[in-house]
Amino acid sequence: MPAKRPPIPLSRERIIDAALHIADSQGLRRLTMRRLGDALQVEAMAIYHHLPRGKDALMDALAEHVTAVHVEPGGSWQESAKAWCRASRAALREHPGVLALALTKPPKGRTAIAIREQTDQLAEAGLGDAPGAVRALRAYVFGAVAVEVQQSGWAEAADDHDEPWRPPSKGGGSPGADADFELGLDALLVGLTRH
Amino acid sequence: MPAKRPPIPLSRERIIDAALHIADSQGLRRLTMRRLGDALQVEAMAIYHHLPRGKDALMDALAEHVTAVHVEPGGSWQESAKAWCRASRAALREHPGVLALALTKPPKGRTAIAIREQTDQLAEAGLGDAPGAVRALRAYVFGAVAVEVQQSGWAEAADDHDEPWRPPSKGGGSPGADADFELGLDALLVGLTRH
DNA sequence: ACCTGAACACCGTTCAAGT
DNA sequence: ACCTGAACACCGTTCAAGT
Repeated sequence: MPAKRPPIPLSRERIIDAALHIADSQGLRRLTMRRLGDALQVEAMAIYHHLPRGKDALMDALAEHVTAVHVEPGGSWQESAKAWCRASRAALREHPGVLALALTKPPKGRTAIAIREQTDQLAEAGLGDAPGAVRALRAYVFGAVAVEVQQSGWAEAADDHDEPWRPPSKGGGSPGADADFELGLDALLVGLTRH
Repeated sequence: MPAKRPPIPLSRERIIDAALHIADSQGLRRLTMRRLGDALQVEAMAIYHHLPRGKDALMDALAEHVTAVHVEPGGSWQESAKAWCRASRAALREHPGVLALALTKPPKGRTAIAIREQTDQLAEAGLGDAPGAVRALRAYVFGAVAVEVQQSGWAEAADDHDEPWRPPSKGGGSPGADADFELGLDALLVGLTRH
């Protein structure tokens, strides 16, 4: 008698992790309640007990997971902005499968909180139009990651459901893309300085 | 005997137009082969005759429609770049329902051609790293439109399938967003000038 | 409280058949 | 050549039922 039914109990966190894995390796279109159930060794219907709004709630949770980013407060507003942008880029790049959701769903829940928090940090560090700056920073990160992921060939790799997709480089950034990102970020911060 | 069966024959163009209308007014998730057939007064299966690869081909075509952008050559590279960015932004904003596809699908077909064409225009106008510049311009437009559409509340409006969503302003731009876009674009062009 | 099984309405796609 | 009808495998979600 080696195996009882659920070796570990289902939880919202385990569901989201499994969903991220499916979305990243096979694409959003193949993320299915039934497939997700299989991955969790559970019938699909069990998921509804932990995510009452079903697939919509799952999509919201996935977007939130890559989009609710926090950094330690302190330092100049430039340092705070840079840290937040780098962390946001890393979170988005880590899960290309849900990038479409992250760029498209309006901020809610923990994401909206994180945005307000970052806005407050920049304002307290002395920046004038903090809400406008955060919009500009989010736009910069979104655009940069979108073209990076397009260029990485993730979409094609996820379609051939052969071996799973590997990110372009180990530490989490091809050196050219990293340099471009930092250069553009510096330029953007200069632009924000003179309103 | 007022009505014969297909008042006008089906065509790839009519299919794509109807699909854009559904995606923009009800969201991508409700764009269905059967619903698309209904909108075209045709059985869903008739669509496969014009789009042999089915729904995948339809998605590719929708992304291409908002993403294959051309502008007249001529003028300085700054003028060419600005015109291309403005036209790209307008095309993306016009169809928020397929923005997720546009930001996420790697460029193919007419989109890839348009990108090469714009790269050549910038190079011929004397810009040094034209491919890098086009990447930066595409990233800028993608990010700007993503936050604009998020802010516009399109996603929520498309979910309540009540009255269809209306773009924020008539001419195609809320004045604040237009000004922000132009400001950021100017700053980016300055950044591209000094490599 | 947590999970299952059966059921329902809907989906993409195929294929043979109609015109 | 262009469209339909029936069929198949799959999907999201509900609900009563099990434990």
